[in-house]
Amino acid sequence: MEDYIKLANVIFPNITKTIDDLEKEYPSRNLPANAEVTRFAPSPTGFLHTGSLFTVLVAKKVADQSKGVFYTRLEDTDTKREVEGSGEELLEQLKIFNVAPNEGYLGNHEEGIYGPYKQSLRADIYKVVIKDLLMRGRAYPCFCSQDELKALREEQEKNKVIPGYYGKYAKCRNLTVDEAIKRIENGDPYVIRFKSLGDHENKIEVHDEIRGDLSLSQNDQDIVIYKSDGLPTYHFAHLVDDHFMHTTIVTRGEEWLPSLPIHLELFESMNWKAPKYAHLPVIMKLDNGNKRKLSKRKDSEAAISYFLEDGYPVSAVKEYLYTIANSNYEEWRMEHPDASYDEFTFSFDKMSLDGALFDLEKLRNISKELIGKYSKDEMTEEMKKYTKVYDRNFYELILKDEEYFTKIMDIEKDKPNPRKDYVTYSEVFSKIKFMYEPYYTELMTSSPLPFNPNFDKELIKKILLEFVDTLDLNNDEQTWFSSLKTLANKYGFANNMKEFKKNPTSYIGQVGDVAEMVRISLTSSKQSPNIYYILKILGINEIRRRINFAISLLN
RNA sequence: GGUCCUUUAGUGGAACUGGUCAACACGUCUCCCUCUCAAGGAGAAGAAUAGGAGUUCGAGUCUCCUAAGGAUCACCA
Repeated sequence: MEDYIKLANVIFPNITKTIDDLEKEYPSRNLPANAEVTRFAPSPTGFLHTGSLFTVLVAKKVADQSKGVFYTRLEDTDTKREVEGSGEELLEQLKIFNVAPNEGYLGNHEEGIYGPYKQSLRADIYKVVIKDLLMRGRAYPCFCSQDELKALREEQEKNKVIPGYYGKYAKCRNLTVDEAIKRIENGDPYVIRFKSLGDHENKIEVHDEIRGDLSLSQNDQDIVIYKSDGLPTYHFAHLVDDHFMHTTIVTRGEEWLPSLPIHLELFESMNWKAPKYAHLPVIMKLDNGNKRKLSKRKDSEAAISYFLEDGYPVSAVKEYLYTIANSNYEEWRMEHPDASYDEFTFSFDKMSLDGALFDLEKLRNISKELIGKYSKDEMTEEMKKYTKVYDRNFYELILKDEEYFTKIMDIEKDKPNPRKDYVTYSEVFSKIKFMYEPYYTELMTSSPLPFNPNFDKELIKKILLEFVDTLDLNNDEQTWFSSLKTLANKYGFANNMKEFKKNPTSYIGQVGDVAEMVRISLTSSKQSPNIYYILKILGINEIRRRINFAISLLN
């Protein structure tokens, strides 16, 4: 016992604080009885992953609905993989999704009394705990080199025993304190390992909030808790941080499930109460018929920024993620079409255990519905926000005449079944650019106009001219359309498709054919929103100009 | 390879503590509406609940075996 203390003092001579001091420094949170404390603990190694946003949504929801706390902590202990500035970016994106916490690491500053919330700044706290472990003989320095460990692993694999640093393979575990001190004083590099008391043969019963009761093997690995760079490993940081920050539920990806026994033993060794755990299913993707984890490298949709760039509304992405988080969410949404997600009650047992495939079609559907619901003014605002960042040309175009743009967005909005034309903001421009110059001219001239070849060019010209001459924009839609029918009739077209089909020989076509001529002249395409509204927005002068232009192209 | 997790139509998934034709949503297809498209309306197809055995009057639901998919086995998180 004396010896362990001696060793601890050799390793951490300057650490004088005790566990008790820390407990006083980070007292229990003053929260209602059932309040849950959750957290998001990303490492600054890149952009916000779609799967991460998923866990954030869940963690925040659980905290909010229990009137608890949701905070962020930056896990920047892997200095090698750290990407400059990505911590700030991560928080920026949380803000965009409106799920930024009010405690913890917030990018450019931090908030809260349980900090620091950046692990690299917590080195001394970890050392206090390690020193305590050291003094009780539950941790020890290990001088094995990477090469030695590699050799050990190969040996174990060859002999078909469980690989790792444990039991009789844990060489440095049996080093005497004097030997260890001698090597440290000699300047030999070392790490500190946890001394496990577990036995792989023993099973432990654990509870997961999502998966229920599980039977796992006890940990027997002497894992590294303190790296040679002076920073803790994930496992150890998890123990210390989630204890002193008083996390009540750890929400993390299911890839952590296998290391749960390690964490449980760690908590036990400190005689601390372990938090509850919820291991979330991972979002998958179908690749050549095989399911696999959404990968940062291969899948553009793994980065949440992809959806932002493509112009999916933030709430559509959240809505979709909630749909896969809780199976009853969609049902709830149908019953409460206008409610905020805050009113939905999330529960872990409504969560699927299997990793959901990312279903872009479903997202597109949700997005289309959502965009369809926006009013014309909301739509203009959203489009300004989007194009400002992702499509400057279009942004300028909108700003030039906002009223004009809003009118375009308003087409058939007030009808019983409003148009649902747009899935993403990014496709708006390509669908309406015919309303703008120079795009109109470009569209009209870049490829042959799709006029129906069954009709004589001269006939088309004549009809178009008469169409402009007789056009009265003051008419309502009904009247306007009847006059189009009158015009069509005059040139031998049927009033509608039914009539035409009944007597195909008595007509040369039907009113739709005439409408098509007008549509192509005004938009260059056979498909567009309701012509009546386009006419109203363009105004008589522009209509005349376009019709004449189309006629000139017919020669 | 060891360990653990998972497995219901193309996709997401419902089915409470075993009990009528295995919901619903997206997607697909057909028809209707309609000046085109989008939307909307009506309908259809699509699953012997991974396979097998067992328990039971009765199993997607309980038990066992097999298979497949996934995760994990670092001084990375």
